[in-house]
Amino acid sequence: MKNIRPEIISLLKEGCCAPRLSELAVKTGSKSNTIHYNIKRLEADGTIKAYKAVFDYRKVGEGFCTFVLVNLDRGEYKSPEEIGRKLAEYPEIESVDIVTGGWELLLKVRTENIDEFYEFSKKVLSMTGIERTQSLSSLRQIKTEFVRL
Amino acid sequence: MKNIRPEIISLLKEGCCAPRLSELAVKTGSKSNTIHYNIKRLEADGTIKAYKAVFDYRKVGEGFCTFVLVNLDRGEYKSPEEIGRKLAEYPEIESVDIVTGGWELLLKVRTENIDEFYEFSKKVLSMTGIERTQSLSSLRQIKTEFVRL
DNA sequence: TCATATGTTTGAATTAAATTCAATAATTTA
DNA sequence: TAAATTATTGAATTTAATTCAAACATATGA
Repeated sequence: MKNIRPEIISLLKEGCCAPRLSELAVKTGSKSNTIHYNIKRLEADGTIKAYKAVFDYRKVGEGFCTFVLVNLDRGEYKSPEEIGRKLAEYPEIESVDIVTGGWELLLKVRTENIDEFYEFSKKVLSMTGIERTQSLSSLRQIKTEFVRL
Repeated sequence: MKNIRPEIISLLKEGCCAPRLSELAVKTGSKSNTIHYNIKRLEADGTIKAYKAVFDYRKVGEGFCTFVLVNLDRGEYKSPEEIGRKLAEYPEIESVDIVTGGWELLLKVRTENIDEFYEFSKKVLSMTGIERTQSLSSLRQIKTEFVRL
């Protein structure tokens, strides 16, 4: 009998959830089919991108969170956006932003521990186009994804 | 007739969602009551903190995203965690982390535009305990909350 | 101002999904 | 290896989501 929880967690990280129309109906004082109608519109016009779960990441093997500031090669032919999209493919990366200031990209990376992060950074952050990085590791998450921990 | 969408969006930002057991059942090849059982356990032991929606934040009046690096007063009696918890109360703040390196806190802040961010920073970042900040504004979000945009 | 078009809410009926629970099966513990 | 614990399943029940036509509201344009 295989343990299905890791698979459930993985699916819930990016989707496999839905709005609770009945709860929204009570809280807004509307009927649930009114909520249904409005949510379908928000989904159709791209306002809502996904429904997902937020975890205590220490309990799902992603307790080590690091913010990585990235400088890109000036001579490189790829744009920051192209490199960012490539990085966004990695499941360890929670967010990718092109930012102002002394750095081009800001990544938020989640791994099990510092060793796994080292492996990740060897693999990923050495990819062409990346010149230099600076990592800020999280010692304590107080709020994430608008959810207080 | 009042527009209920802002209220729906606000509720979906932190909760009012649920896992789709039937979808998870199909994708994992289990029965939906097995999924139900396992998810209840993940909720009970605190692994799952919340279910929420992810938005195209430009469409919900939060198009301006800024990472704020924070230095705290060394002479201040409050701990970084206390100050972080205070900051976490603001709805504009998506995440708060205590980090390693030359800064104590790293905030992710979402506002409508740069003017609103200025108002926010005057109000919040001048609170006691905060010595100095450096802001990195996001020019383009490529991935957020594990969801590619 | 009035008629028309567009967008939103609702009630009622239908369909689908979540939940419960007792029985069974698998795994762990002693 | 027996007993205890934990996980899965089928079947019945309960709850929620979805559909759709009708009513209502708001915006648009003569």
